Amino acid sequence: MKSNKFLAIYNELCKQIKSGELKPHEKIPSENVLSEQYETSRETIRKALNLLSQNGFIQKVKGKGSIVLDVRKFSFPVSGLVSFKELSKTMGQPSQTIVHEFGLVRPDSFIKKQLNISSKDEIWRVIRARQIEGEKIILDKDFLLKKHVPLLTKEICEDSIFQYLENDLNLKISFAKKEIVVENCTEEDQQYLDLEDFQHIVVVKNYVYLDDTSLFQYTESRHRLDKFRFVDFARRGH
Amino acid sequence: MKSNKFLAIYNELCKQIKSGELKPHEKIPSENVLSEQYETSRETIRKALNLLSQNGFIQKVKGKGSIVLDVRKFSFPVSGLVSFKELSKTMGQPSQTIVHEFGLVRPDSFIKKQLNISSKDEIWRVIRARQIEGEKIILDKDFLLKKHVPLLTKEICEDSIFQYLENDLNLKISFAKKEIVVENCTEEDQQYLDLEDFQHIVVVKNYVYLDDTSLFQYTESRHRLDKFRFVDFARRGH
DNA sequence: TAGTGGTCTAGACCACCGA
DNA sequence: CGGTGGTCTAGACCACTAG
Repeated sequence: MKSNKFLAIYNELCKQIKSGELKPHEKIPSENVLSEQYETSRETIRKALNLLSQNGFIQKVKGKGSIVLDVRKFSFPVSGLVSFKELSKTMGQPSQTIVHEFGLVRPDSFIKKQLNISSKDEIWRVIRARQIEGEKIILDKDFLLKKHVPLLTKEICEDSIFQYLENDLNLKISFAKKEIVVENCTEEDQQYLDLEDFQHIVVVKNYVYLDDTSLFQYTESRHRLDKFRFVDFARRGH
Repeated sequence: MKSNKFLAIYNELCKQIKSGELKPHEKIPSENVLSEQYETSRETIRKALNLLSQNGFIQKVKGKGSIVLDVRKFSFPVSGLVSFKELSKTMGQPSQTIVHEFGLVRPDSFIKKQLNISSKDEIWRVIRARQIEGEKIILDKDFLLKKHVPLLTKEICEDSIFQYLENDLNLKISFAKKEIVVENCTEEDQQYLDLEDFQHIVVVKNYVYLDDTSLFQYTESRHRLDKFRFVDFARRGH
């Protein structure tokens, strides 16, 4: 781990809020007090508090102080970048992944357009069904550029592609564009999912970028209508 | 407007990126150069650049510099807090608002739960259909606490409640929790919208908070399946 | 008026990158 | 090696809120 002072302070305050040591609607100590407590400058404290504010833990009010928000109301932060494995872990539900298709292929015209590549590039194509509480309700279709991911195995796909990329390949994922739309079910959806009578499906399209700003992965996460939920915490103004 | 130096710099760079003066994949001047150009300190420049980074305009790379991202790929930022009027303006599509129900009521049990209030509080209840290119595809149901909004008129609802709150009442909206789910269509949906044969509807639930952290508005925005689209730009790590 | 958070400064040291 | 962005400091002034 790095030794970021402001991150350490953020984590400590974060923990205190989650544990209830700092209660909702109460004020946290002022920036001046905190800078003495932590023996650091005020700007460093402010960095930590701004992080807390961005992530919905506190609300800063000019002239008054910083108030703790009711985190329970904002729980389940599906917003941002999270992998299915991280998600199912925090939700505490038993889940299972079934790899249906896996291989190295040439891109078809659709993928060429999505990833903005030529026919010469090879890509990993993975199709997985996600089962939660006995029902197959999510179909994940991943397309990764071989250029950035030389090796991929079925075993990795059964665990977490995401963890493999970050931990083993040490690829730094920096940002993603996410798009949510509703589409008609395909035969593929019907084949791999427990769709009941639903005729539509919620599709989350993810365009994932690396640290050097290169687009390297396109993912479609297809959710059964009744099981889909997306939560976002948004701040107004800056 | 206020005279925030870092905001002014942010806006100027933002404009240069949007206009193409600073092109995608090119580097912007270094922080040291910019601090000389703008005759300011480096920390102030960094504030501006961090804002650009958060909003998806640039990517900062340690040891190298800041690279301009392809903004066109991330256009249409429905993410965050935007009103229908702001949205239709940026999309450049002709739109129309029809106020179906409007009045001051006592909260039913559902709204009491959503807004976390008692039976004594009065609320404004507004139901509006949004028509785009001749089709009624969005049903907005707004519930506002009278405690914070003493007066509301049908005319305001036909224009923009949001603008009225911010500009005239000078209420400061600071953050919101947004939740997206899919529900079965109600009779109300069928009555007020051009639903065709869709049996489900995308519901965006908004819990809106003021500067002093008080919850004062609950909004349901019900979108016809085929017309719904949500785009998000997410960064990983901090 | 005293205390709060918001902004800004000038300088410092570090890790990282490229030549 | 020099240049880059990342972090941290100690101090300053401001606008706002409260008593």
